[in-house]
This record gives sequence, C-alpha cells and structure tokens, in this order.
Amino acid sequence: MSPSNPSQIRKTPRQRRSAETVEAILTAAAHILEKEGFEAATTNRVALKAGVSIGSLYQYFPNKESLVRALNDRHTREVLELLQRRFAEVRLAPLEEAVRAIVQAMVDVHRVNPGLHRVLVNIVPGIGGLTETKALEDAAAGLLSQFLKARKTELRPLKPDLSAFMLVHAVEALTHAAVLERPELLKGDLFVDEASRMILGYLLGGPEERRSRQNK
Amino acid sequence: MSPSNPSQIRKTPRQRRSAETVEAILTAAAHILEKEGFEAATTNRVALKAGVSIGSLYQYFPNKESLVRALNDRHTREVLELLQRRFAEVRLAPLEEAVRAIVQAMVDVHRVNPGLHRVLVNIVPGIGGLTETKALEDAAAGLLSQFLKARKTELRPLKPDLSAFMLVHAVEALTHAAVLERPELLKGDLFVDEASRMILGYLLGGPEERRSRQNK
DNA sequence: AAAGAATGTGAGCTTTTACTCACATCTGCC
DNA sequence: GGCAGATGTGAGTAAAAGCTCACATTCTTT
Repeated sequence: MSPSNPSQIRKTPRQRRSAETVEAILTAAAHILEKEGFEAATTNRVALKAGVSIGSLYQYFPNKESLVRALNDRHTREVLELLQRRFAEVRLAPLEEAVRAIVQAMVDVHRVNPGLHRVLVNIVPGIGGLTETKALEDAAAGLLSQFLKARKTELRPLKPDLSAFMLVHAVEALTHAAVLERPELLKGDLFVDEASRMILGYLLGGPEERRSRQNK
Repeated sequence: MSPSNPSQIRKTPRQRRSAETVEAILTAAAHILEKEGFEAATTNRVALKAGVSIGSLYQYFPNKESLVRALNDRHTREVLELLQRRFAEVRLAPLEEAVRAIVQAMVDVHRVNPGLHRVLVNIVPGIGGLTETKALEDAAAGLLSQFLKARKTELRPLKPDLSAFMLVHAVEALTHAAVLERPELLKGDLFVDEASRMILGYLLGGPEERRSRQNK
C-alpha cells in the first residue's frame, strides 16, 4: 500500500478466491524457478502455469521482482522458524547430539525445495537489493552465536560471532552441495556424520585444548 | 570452427588489433558482470563499454552465452593452475603448513575478482549447460583427494573422495563469504587460521583417533 | 434482487534485447 | 600503390518480455 513498499503485495486478498489465486501464482513461480531457473520464469509463463491471467498476476504483484521477493520472504521465514525451533529443542542436549540435530535441520530444510532454494540464494541478491537472504544468514548466525555462548565451558576459547559466521556458511554450502550434487549422500547418516565431525572438530579444538577442560 | 563448439570463439584473431578487441570485450563484460550482475550485461552495453561496435562483438562471440563461457573458462583455468602449483609446492611440507598454504591460495584466487567469481559460479550453471565450474570443483576435489591419500598416515581414517568433496565446498563457501561479506577478516591471518583449524579438526579427528597414531 | 466492491481476463502496447548485414576501414604483402 | 583478406561499424530487425487497461465475471451485503 505505502509507496515505499516495493516488495510487498499490491492488493491484499479479501476473499478466499483471491487468496487461492495468489497461492497458485506463488506455487507456479516456485515450480518454474526450481525447474528452469530465473530466466524461464517470465510473468506470462507463471500466469499460464498458475492457470490465471497475466492481469491477475499484476493485480497482486506490481512487478516480477516482487514475486521473487515474496517467494523468498516466505521461504526465509520457514527456514528461520524451523531453525529457531530446533535450537530451542536441543538447548539441554549433549553437545554432539545438539550439533547433529542442527545439521539435520539444515538438511531437512533444504531437501524440501532444493532447486528453489538455490535459485533464491543465487539470483535474488543480484536482482533486488535483497536484504532478506542476508538477514536470514545473520539471524542464523545469531542463533548459533547464542548457542556457542551458552556452551562456552564445553568448547575451546573462541569468538562466538566469528565462529558462527564460519559455521553458518560452511554448513549451508555443504548442505547445498550435498542436496544438489550428491543427493544419495543424504539417504543415510553419512553426510550428517561428516558435517557434524567437521563442526565438532572446529569447536572442540586439538587435544591440548580439550585436555584443559574437564567435560567430555 | 567446428559446428559442435558453441562455447568457443567464432573467429580466431589473426592480427594484434583483433586480439585487443577480444580482450576489450572480455574485460568490459567482466566489469559489468562484476559490478551490475548478469541482467545488466547486455551485449550492446558490453560492446559500448569495450569501445567496440556490437558487430565486432558478434564477430568473435556467436552469442551472449559464449561470452560468459569464455570468461568462465579463462577464470577456471587460472584458478586450477594456481591450485595445482600450490599443491605441488606443499607436497613435502608439514600438514598444518600445507593446509594453510592451500587455504591461502583459495583466498588469493578469490580476492582478485570476487564479484565476478561469484557471478560466474552462480549464474553460469543456470544459463548454459555449464560443465566448466563443475569441472573445476571436481578437479579441485581430485587434487585434494590425492593430497589426502598421500597423507593418510597422518590423518584419521577417512574416505578421500568424500572428504575432498566436503572440504572443497566448505572452503570455497567460506572464502566467498569472507571476501564478499567480511573483507576485513582477510587483512590479517584470522580467517586463514580459522579455516585451517576447521579443516585440521576434521582431518585429524578427536583425541582418541589422534592417540592411535604416532605422528604429531 | 440489485448494486457496488472485489476479482479475473487477455489482447495488445512499449520497451528492451539479442543478433544481422551491407558496407566501410585497416593491414600486410606483392 | 594497390589488392585481398581481416577487421570494424551501427542502423535496423525480429522476438520476447514486462506490464496496462478497458471490460467481464463473481461475491458480499443489504
């Protein structure tokens, strides 16, 4: 509504019919983006696939960019909510178990819509002045940083913010790569094992550093 | 020349003049891609910025895609050559030193043209059926896998190919993230320290695994 | 039931983009 | 100097994309 809100929906749906239209558009856009990439996701094709007219699309999304942003916002919200929930769940769990749970959460999130997620991560920053994906990374890093602070007696001395930055990016990239290039890795526990090992190795430090603490 | 060579240059420059034209086009394309992204890099704009006519551009590149590919091929080649050199140099160095050198090499490579590198990595796969970037990752993983096999007495038991896959993606992502979001990290040794620590923690394993080997 | 609001339609306008082609200019060679 | 091939030019074309708008249909409310 407000003029300084370019990423927002143009008209808020008031009837169920229109809510379904918006949903159909978003779903169609997600499918095309996932399967054929950004270039192929023309507004006309999205409308066609959604089974609505191009006019309807523009009734709710002022431009193509806002469509991609809406998708990204929704996705970002989902990921963040899952991560928050998972972090809360493992607050009291043993370190190793907690780390595994978080890694598993990342994998779960990315397995839902791997292609879409990748497109969003890659394309959106170049398109709109995207702050959302960056915001997600920052939020995830914040959660992790809190986690590290709470566990500091179990870990080697480290700078929580820096370590959170390193881990967020490492785990995100590993998950992306695994989902897209080695999906078979995700069948068993192999990937989660390896990623968790990397994280724990980083957080616990070498033998000397471990010896100077009592815990596990 | 051959019809089944869509990513190649259309006409091989025979005079210095034309070689300079090609160079100007590639440079201009790199600049626009780096600073404004793929969408902004229209062929007309590239030609304009290169100071040549659009006709000249199409004399050497049959289409826009081939331009991006040429850029990518060149970049890929440079990265791979540096990595090969660096791996060879550290073949006999102590493990920790070797790891640091490799990480440093990754950082060096990415600091040259960070934005361009990211655009190439992200955009190109979606555009052309890009095999080059994937090939680079595979080649890097191959080098690393060799490295791990050669060092196996120093490391915990691991599957070289899997570990190489994990490390290549983790280090690449960390380097990207650092270059693009935290360039100040790269001033000192902080980033290389942290990344190396992550790698070593992963390769050496926990205290039990280390104890069962004599080395370091 | 009837009006007004909300929603839906799609032909087509406007702009942009990749790309061509007929022609001009340069360079090396005899 | 002059010829031939290499190189350079840029107005123009065709296709495609984003987006609008005048109008049709459906829903809500009284």
